[in-house]
Amino acid sequence: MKRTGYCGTWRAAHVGQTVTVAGWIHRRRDHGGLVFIDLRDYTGMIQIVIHPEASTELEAMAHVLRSEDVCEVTGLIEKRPPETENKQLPTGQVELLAASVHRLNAAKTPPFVLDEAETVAEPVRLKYRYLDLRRPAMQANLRLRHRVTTLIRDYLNGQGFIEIETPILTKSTPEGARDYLVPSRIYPGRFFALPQSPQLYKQILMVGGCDRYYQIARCFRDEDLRADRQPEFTQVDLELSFTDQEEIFALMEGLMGRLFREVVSRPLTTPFRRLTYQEAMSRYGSDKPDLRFGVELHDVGAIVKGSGFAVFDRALEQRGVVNGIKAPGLAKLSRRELDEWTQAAIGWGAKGLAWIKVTADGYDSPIAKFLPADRLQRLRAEFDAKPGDLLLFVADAEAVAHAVLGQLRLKIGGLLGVTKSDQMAFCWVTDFPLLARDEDGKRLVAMHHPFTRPVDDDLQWLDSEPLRVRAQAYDLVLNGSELGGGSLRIYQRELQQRMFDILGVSPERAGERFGFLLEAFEYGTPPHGGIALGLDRLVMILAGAESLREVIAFPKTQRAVCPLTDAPGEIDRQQWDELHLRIDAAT
RNA sequence: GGGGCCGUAGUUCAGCUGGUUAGAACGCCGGCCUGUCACGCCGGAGGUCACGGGUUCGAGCCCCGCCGGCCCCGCCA
Repeated sequence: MKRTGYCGTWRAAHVGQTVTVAGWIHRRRDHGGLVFIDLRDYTGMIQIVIHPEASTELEAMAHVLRSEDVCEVTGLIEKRPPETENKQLPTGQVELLAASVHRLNAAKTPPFVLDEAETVAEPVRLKYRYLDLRRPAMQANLRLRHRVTTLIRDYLNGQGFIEIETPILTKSTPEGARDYLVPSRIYPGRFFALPQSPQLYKQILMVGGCDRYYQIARCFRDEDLRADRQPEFTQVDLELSFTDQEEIFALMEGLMGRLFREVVSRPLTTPFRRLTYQEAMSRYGSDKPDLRFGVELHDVGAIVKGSGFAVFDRALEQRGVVNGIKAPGLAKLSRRELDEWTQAAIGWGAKGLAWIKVTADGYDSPIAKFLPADRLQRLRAEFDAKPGDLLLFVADAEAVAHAVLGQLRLKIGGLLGVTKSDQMAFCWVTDFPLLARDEDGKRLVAMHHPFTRPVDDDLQWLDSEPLRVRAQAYDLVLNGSELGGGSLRIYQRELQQRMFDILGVSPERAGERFGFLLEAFEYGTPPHGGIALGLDRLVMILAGAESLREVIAFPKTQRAVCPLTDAPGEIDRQQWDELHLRIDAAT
C-alpha cells in the first residue's frame, strides 16, 4: 500500500479519511492496553494510536516497535478527544487510528537519541551522519540550501546566464592554494589537479562566446580547515562578457535581495555600502570589515607626535603610525584582562598595547604619565571618550597597526554583543591593490589572482611603482566574513604577459601553464569579468549556523577526513602499480 | 608547523587534596499500565576512565609521550 501523504501534513480537515503513512518511529508510549507511536518523516510527526486488542497483528506489533524502525501505517484520521490535543504539534488536533501496521525494516538502537534538545558530540554525529540528517534541524539546513541554489539558478537564468559544467580533472596551477592531485594511469608521473576554482575555464568560455556563464561549482583546496573552511566547498561562480563593475554589483545586489527576502523573509537595503580597500583598512583594520558596529580606528600620529613618549615617537620616526580605537564602556576591564589583550596583540604582531582608561576624575593608564595633559585631552576629544571608555593604541608599521587594531575591534564588538545581533551588514570592498609582496618581501604576488585587470589609470605605475597599482577587484562582505570576490579580467595577451613578467613567471613557464589562455586571447577576446560567492558560507549565514559542517551533508573533520566513510583510505597493491606510484619508504 | 580547550557507560556529563566496589540523567533490556505526547511506576544490564609509559604502598585524578575531536594562528592567489 503506497503512502497517501506525509506524516506532518494531517489536519482537522482530513478527519474521516482513511490514509496510509510511512516513516520512522520517533517515540513509543506504551500503556499496555493502549499504545501511542509518533511516526516521523521530514515533514513532521503524526501520532498513531494502536489498540492492541483490535487484531492479533496490531497486538503483535504494538509492543515490539522500537525507535527508528521504518513503518507503514494505514488507518483512519480521527479528531483527538478534547483535552488530548497537542498544541506543540502542527498535527496535534488529529491522530491516526491504526488499522494495520507494517514494520518495513527494523532498526538497531541508535547511538544517540534523535532529539533536538540532545547535544551530541560532532564525531558521533558525523560517523552516523545518516541518523543526524534525520533530525529536523539538519533537514531544515539541507532544504534551505536547496532553496538557495534553486533561487540562484532561477535568478541567473532570468538574467541571461547559462549553466555550464567545467572539468574536475584539470591541470595544476602553481599559484594559490595547494592542489589536490590525481595521478594519471595512462601517463606515468603526470597528475591531474582538482580545480581550486573554474577561473581559467570560465574565461575561456567568454572567449568562446558564451556571454554569461554560471556554475554551482565544487572547488578543492588542500589547506588547513576552519569552522568556515572545508577542503572541498561550493562556489556560485559566474562570468559575464562586455560588463563592468557596476553591472556585477547590481546583479549581486539583486540576487542577495531576492535570497534574503524569499528564503528568510529579510528585506535588504540596496545598493550595498562601498568602501575602498584603503578605507576599509584604515577605518576598520580589515579588508572584510564587520559593519554591524562602528568603533573605528583613528590615526592619532598627529596628536601624539613629539609628545615625548618614546614608544610612540620611535614608531613615528621609523615611518610607522600610531593608531587607536575606543572600546566604549570597557574601562571596567581588569588589569589582568588587559594583559591578556596585550598578549593577544603581541600574538598578532604588535610590540605591545598601550591603553588608557577614561575615568570620572581623569585617566587610569600606565602611559598617561608619559603624555602631557594637553595631548591626553586632545586624544580624548579625538575619540569623544567619556568616563568608562577604554582607549587602545598600537604604534607600529601601518599594516601591523591596522591588523592588530582590526582584531581588537572584533574583540570589542564581541564584548559589546553586537556581533550576535541579527542584522545583515553587507558591503563591497573595492580597489584592492593589484599586487603585494610575498612573505619574504622579495617577490611580487597577485593579491587576487594573476588574471585581474589593473585600474586603467594606474597602468602607468605598473613597472615603476607596482604596489601602487589598484586592481579592478572587489569583495562582497557580510558581517565581517568574505562572502565572495571577483574582478574584471585582463583580456589582452600583451597585458597578461606583462603581468606574468611582473610576477616573475618566466615566458616558458607561463606558456607551459597558461599557454592556452594566452593563445585564446589572440583570437578575439571580449572584455569580461565575474565573481564567485561562497555558497556554503552564504547558506551558513542564512541558516544561522556556527559551522559550515551544519550545512554540508557530508563534511570533513578539521584533519580533512570523512568520519562516515573513513576517507582517505588505503588502496590496493594493484592500484599503486597501475598508477605507477610508490610511497617513500621513509614514511 | 604552532597555541588553546577537550577525551570517564550507547549519549550528555559529575567524579573533591591521589585512597576501599567509578556515579547521575537520558537511552537500552524485562515487568506493570486504556489517553499519553520528554507518559508513569517497579526491576535490571551496561565501563580497556582514548592509548602507551612513568611517579607512588595506591592513579580516572599527578608527570611524559601518543592518538583523536573542536577553536584559533600560520596557510587559504
